[in-house]
Amino acid sequence: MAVKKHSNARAAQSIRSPKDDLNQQIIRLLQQDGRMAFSEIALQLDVSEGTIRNRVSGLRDNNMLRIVAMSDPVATEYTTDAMIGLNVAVGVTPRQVAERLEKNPRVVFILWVAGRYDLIIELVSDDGEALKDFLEHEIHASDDIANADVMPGLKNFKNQFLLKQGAKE
Amino acid sequence: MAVKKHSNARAAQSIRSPKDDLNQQIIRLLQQDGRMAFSEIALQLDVSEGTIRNRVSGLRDNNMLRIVAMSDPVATEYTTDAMIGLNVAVGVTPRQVAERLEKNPRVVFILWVAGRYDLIIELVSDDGEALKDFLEHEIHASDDIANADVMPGLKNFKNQFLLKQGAKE
DNA sequence: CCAGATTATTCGAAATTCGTACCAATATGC
DNA sequence: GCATATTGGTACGAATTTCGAATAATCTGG
Repeated sequence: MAVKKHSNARAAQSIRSPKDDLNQQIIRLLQQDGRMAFSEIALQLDVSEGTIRNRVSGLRDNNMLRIVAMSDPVATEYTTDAMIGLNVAVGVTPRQVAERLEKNPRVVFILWVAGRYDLIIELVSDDGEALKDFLEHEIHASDDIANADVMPGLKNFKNQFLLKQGAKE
Repeated sequence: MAVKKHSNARAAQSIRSPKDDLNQQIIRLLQQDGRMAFSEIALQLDVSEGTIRNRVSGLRDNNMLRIVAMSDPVATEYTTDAMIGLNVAVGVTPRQVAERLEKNPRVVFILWVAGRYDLIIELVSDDGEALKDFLEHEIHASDDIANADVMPGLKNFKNQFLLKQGAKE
């Protein structure tokens, strides 16, 4: 049998770093493609498939790694979205407002900025009611926001995902 | 052969909504577990495995769906970026400007809006030079933009299109 | 009603994952 | 020091899943 054994590879690797590095390398690959086959990862990192499987399931069980799908809601589910520029009230930090709005599932983007606004958020909604409700309950009902410039989206030309390093294509 | 056919189930589903709902259901499951087997999804949604495969690969090819791993330290550590509110020059349509900026890989988001601005774009930059270069070459060098409010990002609180809260088991 | 195009399904083959046993290296106890 | 748990890695057959490609069903204009 001409099956390649991994003994030499493992030795060469264990010299460099104990073992944590392997987890990082696995994660790095899964960040690019969360569905990459364990055998493919094993091939690239020169360890056995079982090891990858053990590591990944271990990481997932300990909530150190999550493999999830991210979708563009505007493209798939929701029809409209709006950008809202917010100025927080005096004595309130943008962080406080952000942490409050963060909980709302319709808010898909919150960025603390310098300039005209304090916070820029993106709101997705399936109809006009959702926007109205959001403004009513999250904006006007709270005293931590001094001003809100609502800019309803008319057309989305580009909406990429960005997550750490640049995407593949 | 005692294989169950899908005809009845599909009929029951197609009554409600044409087909978009299926994509949404697939995404919902993959948001809980990005590695869920297609056959498992097919079982739960009562369609064939091939359909799930076609839909998922289609969504991924169109950048409407991305399946990634997130390790918790990384999850909150997005690259900060800048939002820019643009007003186009007289005689120029937002569409024209959008189609020009669309080509720039650093621009990851372009939305035509109503309100204070005509276009809101999101710019990712790995360093300060990138922002300067963008302003120099894409904004000031062109005569189709009347005004640009640059709002550098200070901290990103949320930048996910995660609809459901984090799944755990 | 029919051709063309698009999408869904089916099915066998290839690939992957899973369960489990085994082995090596490191801890642990006496 | 030595035997022995314990942890983590590998190997391998079986079960499952994915893939490729052909077929069937559905949708769309004409």
